[in-house]
Amino acid sequence: MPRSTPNPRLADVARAAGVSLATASRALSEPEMVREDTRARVEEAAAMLGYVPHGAARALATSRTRTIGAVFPPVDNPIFAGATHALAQELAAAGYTLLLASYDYGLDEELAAVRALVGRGADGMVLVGMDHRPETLAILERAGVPWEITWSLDESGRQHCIGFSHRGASIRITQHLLDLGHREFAVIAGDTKRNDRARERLAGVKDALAARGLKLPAKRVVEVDFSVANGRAGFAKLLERAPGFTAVIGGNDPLAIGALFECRDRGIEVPGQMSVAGFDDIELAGELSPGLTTVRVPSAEIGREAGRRLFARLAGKVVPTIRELPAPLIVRGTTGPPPRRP
Amino acid sequence: MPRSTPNPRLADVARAAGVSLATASRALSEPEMVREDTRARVEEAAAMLGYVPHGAARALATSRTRTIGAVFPPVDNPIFAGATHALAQELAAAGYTLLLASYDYGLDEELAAVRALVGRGADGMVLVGMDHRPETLAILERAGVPWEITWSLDESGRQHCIGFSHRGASIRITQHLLDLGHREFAVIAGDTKRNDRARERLAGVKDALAARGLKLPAKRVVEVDFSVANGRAGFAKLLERAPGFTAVIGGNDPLAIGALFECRDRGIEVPGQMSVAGFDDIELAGELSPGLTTVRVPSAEIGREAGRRLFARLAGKVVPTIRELPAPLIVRGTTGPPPRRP
DNA sequence: GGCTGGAATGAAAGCGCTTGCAGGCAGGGT
DNA sequence: ACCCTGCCTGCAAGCGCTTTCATTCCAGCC
Repeated sequence: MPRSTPNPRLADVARAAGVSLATASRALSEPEMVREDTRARVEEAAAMLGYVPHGAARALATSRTRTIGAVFPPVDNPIFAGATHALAQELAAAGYTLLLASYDYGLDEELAAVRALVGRGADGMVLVGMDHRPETLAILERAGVPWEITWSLDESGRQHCIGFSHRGASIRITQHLLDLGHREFAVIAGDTKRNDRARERLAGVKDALAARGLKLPAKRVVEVDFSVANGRAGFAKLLERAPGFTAVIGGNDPLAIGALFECRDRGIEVPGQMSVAGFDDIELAGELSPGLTTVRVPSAEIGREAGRRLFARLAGKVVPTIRELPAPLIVRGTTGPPPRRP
Repeated sequence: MPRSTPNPRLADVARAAGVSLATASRALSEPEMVREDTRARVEEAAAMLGYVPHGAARALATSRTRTIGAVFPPVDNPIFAGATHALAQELAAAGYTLLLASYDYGLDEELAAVRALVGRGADGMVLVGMDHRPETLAILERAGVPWEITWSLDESGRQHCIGFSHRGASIRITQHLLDLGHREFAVIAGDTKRNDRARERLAGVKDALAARGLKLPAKRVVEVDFSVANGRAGFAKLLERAPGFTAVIGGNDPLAIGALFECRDRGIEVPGQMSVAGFDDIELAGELSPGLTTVRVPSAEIGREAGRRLFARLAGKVVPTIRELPAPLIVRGTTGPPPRRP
């Protein structure tokens, strides 16, 4: 259908208020440059006509879109939903809008998404993790778009990032199990090829064990995509392939919960016969009984803070390159001392 | 830092290819209008220079942004993550981008988000549910932006929508419990004031009971925000306020799972003493043992289909106003016949 | 009352792209 | 050979806004 009234343009507002285009523009975008009464007249006219500024025109004139792009992997899903939401809220509060893209199948898809978002004029960009095509970063660099790495930390200090040390958190959780007396470990890891967080988490376990002179045999590690079902299957496979471990660490909470369920179904007592730990602290972790020992990941804060840092940088402020957030170990009931005789 | 090379513009590409601006434009956007060899030359030049079209300029000239807006409530979160992802993927495949906003505190926030997205030039809009400020729809109408209602169905047939009948699904689940022999029901509902899906789900239970001449006493209904913790608390409250029911229906899966956990902690056997049913079929529902009886909500398909319908309408095609998707009852182990003597 | 200077306003030039229109050129019919 | 028909290509006019620069206005002062 043809619109009865085409959307009013700034020129219409100016005419209605009896001022020039330039004045109307200033009245709306730089109020302090305009005399009080004319500003009021313009605002009134705008309200009356239901004027909505034309974003593309403004973007063309200012080369700013007031838009931030974000490219998320969906794989380890629920935890990203919170970050996305927090980011969107933070942006909205500052008059910005979120351009969101997500990728399923790896870094080329991410590259394409970044290209599209830069083309759409994103003023800043939020990426997840440290694994990216060099070209992806080159595009951002060239376009002069500041970006923030989230979740992971760039230890080299070259890129702006906000997150926490996955390796460090993983070491803490392993330490906790070592302190309880465990010596035989197994890990249900995420996809370490496509996911640096999963990689670092696994590495953290190995590091902590190595520090006590212990090793994690390859047989005691399975690598699967994040899901409860895969947690179950992974645990079953470990049990079959290399039984005798007394503690299993999941690459994230759904995997750990899968392992937990598998224990329950097989009559393996937790934590009496088997300790189980996760990573992320999703809501469910605290509601199980016994509750799942895990690491609390500050996902909402990562989203919020990524937005704030980007704003600050766009405003020309200098922010510390690395922002590390706490990721505390949450000890609950699924971890305890190993059984006397395994 | 000053960019060493400013981003190339179409004029640079044209010059490099030895053609006019107009031809370069057509070579990239309407290949069939241009001779094969010139097109090749232009493409080569574009690739060489790393040309990225300037979205705002294009949008200004065409009054199309190739962007779709979506405004989601985060409340019942995990289920929306899937839909968002599917929508983003669908859009990306068609060269579109997702402008995402989410709201926490009700419809005025949604209105502001829609205003912002329309200002950013969204070509189409995805909304959730039937509850909106009249002004929200008026803005879309006026701007000529087609929108799709998702999750709910507009029975009046006035608005384009894709989803399923929450009431119908809720009736089926109640029916199933009635058929098993249950007569005393309780419901842990979502927030019916701010959420038409929660409202319809509750209404469905009442309808199904009424059809058999049964009533759902007010004491047997608690209303809470969606979460596992609230499921636990809600169930505890029901037990205290009006015990004697043999089946409890959760407004969504997390609520039902909360009830389930509470049963387990209190030593109430499921389904021996208490049947529990949910709504959504999140991954966990199928991994519990016994598995949770629930309704499978096609959330990814809703996201995908919303995108497709919008594309079709933008291309001038006519699509059926209402698209209803199946939401099958998934019977698992948490529902069974009521105990002989409650 | 004329002058000065700062504040408020207006005129107009873009921002980078698309697209209607007109011109150029090759090939076919006569 | 000449004209006409189509197909490609180029010119130039916007799309709706911001922003520089020039102009006008007004208050205050000598």
